[in-house]
Amino acid sequence: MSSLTRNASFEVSEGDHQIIYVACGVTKLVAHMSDSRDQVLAFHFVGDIFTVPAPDNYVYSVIALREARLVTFPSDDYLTEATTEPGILRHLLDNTILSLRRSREKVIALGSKTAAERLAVFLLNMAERIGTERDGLCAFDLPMSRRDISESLGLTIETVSRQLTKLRDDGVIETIGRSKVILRRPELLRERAGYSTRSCAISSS
Amino acid sequence: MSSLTRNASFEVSEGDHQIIYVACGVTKLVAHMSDSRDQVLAFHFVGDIFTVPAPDNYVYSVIALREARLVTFPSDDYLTEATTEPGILRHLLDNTILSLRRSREKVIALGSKTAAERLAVFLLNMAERIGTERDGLCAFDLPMSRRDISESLGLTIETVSRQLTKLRDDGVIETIGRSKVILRRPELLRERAGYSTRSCAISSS
DNA sequence: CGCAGAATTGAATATTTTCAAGTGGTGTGG
DNA sequence: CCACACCACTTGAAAATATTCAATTCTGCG
Repeated sequence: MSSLTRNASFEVSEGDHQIIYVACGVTKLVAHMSDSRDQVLAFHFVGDIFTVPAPDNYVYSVIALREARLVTFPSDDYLTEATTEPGILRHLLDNTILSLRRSREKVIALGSKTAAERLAVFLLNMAERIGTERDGLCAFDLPMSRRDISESLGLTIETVSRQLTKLRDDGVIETIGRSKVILRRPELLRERAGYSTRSCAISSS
Repeated sequence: MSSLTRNASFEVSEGDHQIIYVACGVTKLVAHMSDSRDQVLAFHFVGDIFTVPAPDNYVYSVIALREARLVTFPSDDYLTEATTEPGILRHLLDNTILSLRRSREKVIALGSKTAAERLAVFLLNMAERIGTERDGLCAFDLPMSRRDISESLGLTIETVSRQLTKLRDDGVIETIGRSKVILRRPELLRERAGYSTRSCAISSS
């Protein structure tokens, strides 16, 4: 169990990949290419379980967006032990499949969506993960900066800012201060997300 | 066990995601957004095991690039049974973690690399997966079309073509016909891939 | 209240896409 | 075995989207 203050990073040393459980807080998983070239692979919230790769062609780190508490296991040790515990193994597999599905959705977004579509997808994902009802509308506090968002979406902070401005001007979202977001017209957001037309998505939750 | 002729697709019906084993051939895993907007999520070769998501915001399908034989399991059925077999579960977990690592590398490429860097990464990956030695150099036959490559890298076929031409003109690669590639200067390719400078990559294989 | 960093806005630039035309490989039929 | 035709690929020029650079405004915090 390790504690991370805001912006503190947990760098994965050489050797094996790690399994992380977010006991408290919000984190980003970052791949480091060079100074000033980082890619955010995922944001993680309380209760999330995920794996951090061992260094390969990139260096990975987990960075706290606010105060966070993490439980970390060196993966191999853990797995060897868990092999005798099918329940734990199964749980880990389910979480890995979830991470994979999210990673693939990110590939789709970064590979074939415009800036506007990426922002729409991002906001819908955040709504799903940390949104709460407020006057019959979905609202949330973005725990990450514009830079984090841009590094997650493969855009610049300027482009992110311009797209948010556009969404606000079009009455799709409302923003309060730097981080509060209210989805005024979620159906428009969904239209702008560029999802498959023959989609079978189940909204709800 | 199902057989797929070239370009035949295995569409995942509603319900649960599938586990696929490639017994023979080469396939691409495609996310379908709309007519003429597809994203290739991964290429799979003989012996690969991977999961195909159930339809969500997109429709997924497995398409054979040449004659292929696949073994498919509806995931839930299989997992319920496998829960009593830690070895199988562990094997599946390892494969899913591998898929996740590759998917994340793709996110890095699509999120923060130029067209030139993406092509370099792509060629290095192909070399690693299907490359064979030939006169002391690494060579391989690309089993996919330029369109497949472009849809995998989030570029247009024209950009892919131009980048390959540039690599050829610069003496980094040699091409024979439409599909044969020889890596003349793999070290240059690695430089152009934009990997982390403090990389700990182990080449070999 | 004022400051410092974050975010926004604007204009110029760059990379990639789009559209259009041309070339060449591969496979077929004579 | 060669000629031909089709389709994949290549190449070029114009257009679009996003980036870069620069200046300004906002916001949260001391």
